[in-house]
Amino acid sequence: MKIAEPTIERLLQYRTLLAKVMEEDGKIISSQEIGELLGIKGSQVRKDLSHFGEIGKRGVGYNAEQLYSHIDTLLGSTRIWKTAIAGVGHLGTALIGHAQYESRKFKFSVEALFDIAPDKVGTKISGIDCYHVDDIGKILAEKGIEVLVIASPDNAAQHIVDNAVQAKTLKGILSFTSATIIVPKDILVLKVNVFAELEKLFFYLKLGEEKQTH
Amino acid sequence: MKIAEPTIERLLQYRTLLAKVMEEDGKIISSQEIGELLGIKGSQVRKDLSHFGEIGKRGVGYNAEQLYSHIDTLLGSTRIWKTAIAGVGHLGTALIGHAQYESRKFKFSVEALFDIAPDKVGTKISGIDCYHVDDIGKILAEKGIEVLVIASPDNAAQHIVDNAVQAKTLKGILSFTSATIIVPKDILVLKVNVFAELEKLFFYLKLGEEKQTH
DNA sequence: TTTTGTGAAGTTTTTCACAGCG
DNA sequence: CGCTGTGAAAAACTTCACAAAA
Repeated sequence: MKIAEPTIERLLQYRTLLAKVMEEDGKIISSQEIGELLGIKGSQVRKDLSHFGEIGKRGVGYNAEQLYSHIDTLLGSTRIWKTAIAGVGHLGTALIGHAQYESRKFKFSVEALFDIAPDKVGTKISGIDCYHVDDIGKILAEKGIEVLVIASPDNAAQHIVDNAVQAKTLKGILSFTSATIIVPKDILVLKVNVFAELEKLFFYLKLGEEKQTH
Repeated sequence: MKIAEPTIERLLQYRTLLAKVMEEDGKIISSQEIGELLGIKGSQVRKDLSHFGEIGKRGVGYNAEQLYSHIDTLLGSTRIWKTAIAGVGHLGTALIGHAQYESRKFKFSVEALFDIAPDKVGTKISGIDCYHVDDIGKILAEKGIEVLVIASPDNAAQHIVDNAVQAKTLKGILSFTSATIIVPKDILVLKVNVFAELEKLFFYLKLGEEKQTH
């Protein structure tokens, strides 16, 4: 079953929403309601969910728990992914905190931290060992870590990556830097650029203002 | 001039890339090179840039500075956007730090912080006044703040928003929570869900593994 | 010769609209 | 009657391929 990328993105949104719906509200939800809460058309929601077969009840809607579990079976990890975080500044620390909270639900573990600050290297932070960035290739390999989250300054990113890819266990990178990083082509890289989102918001606000003045 | 959303997204990437190219490398760059560095086809890059008219030199490429300035004129803010951050945990603090660094380049200022912790409310953090979340409507209005960044726990998000929208100055929200927030329809909301990106990475890695075993 | 700029073709994604089921 | 599931139509987006400029 081949599922388009925009659909994947929305399924992740549906799952997050359903987790809340299950706690707070009833058991049944319609495509229309899901759509309204997320700013998506009902028809789009139904098309996305049609991948799971005839899972809704006509005239009624979808059973939230059943729907959640279908999405989770498709998207969810079947095993624990071992991850590491490079860069233990505020962002890195925020990630550790969230990760420890979220990791029960979503299956991943933070196995190692990396930094260059002497007061961090060699200590445990939130119970996780912090190593020097220069040892990243060795440690990732030793621990069999497959995913690296980069929360370092931009100008350190390529250096970190070059060392990290020495570990043949590494398969994916999530980067919070705005650096363009170069990796062997068998490694998957996703980027989150916080300030690009803020810029996008400003741009759309500006557009909106210009429209109003005409 | 109407520009499609995927194009906007890529233009932001080009701008980030060009800022680096201008520092480090030469003055001239081709659509092919831009594409390779960002994982985009050259023809796509050229189509995106064609919005600016005939700005490149055939047989040569684009002048990096000129190109940067064209993109920045289109996307960049024409004035300083006043912003506030709700939630001064690690994530909020990371944002303040970046914001103070980035705000010189991109035109915005952080005018106020909001939290509920007694040891934060009433103090200055990195030189910015921190107020109680319950006063957010009043303070945003007083200071004429137009953009709110939410870095609070999920379950506080709707409460914050409900108060914040009392300020008629508020135009846009950037949320780092995974909460589905409900706002008046004249307020623009963008969301960044860090863990959704991580999940997406895991999903694609899983897909890749399944493909290999067949 | 190299690389742009761009119509036209191709592909992907969204929306429509309605039959069909509970 | 209300809401799903889904082909078919429409819209949006990307890629091709090549003439034209430097």
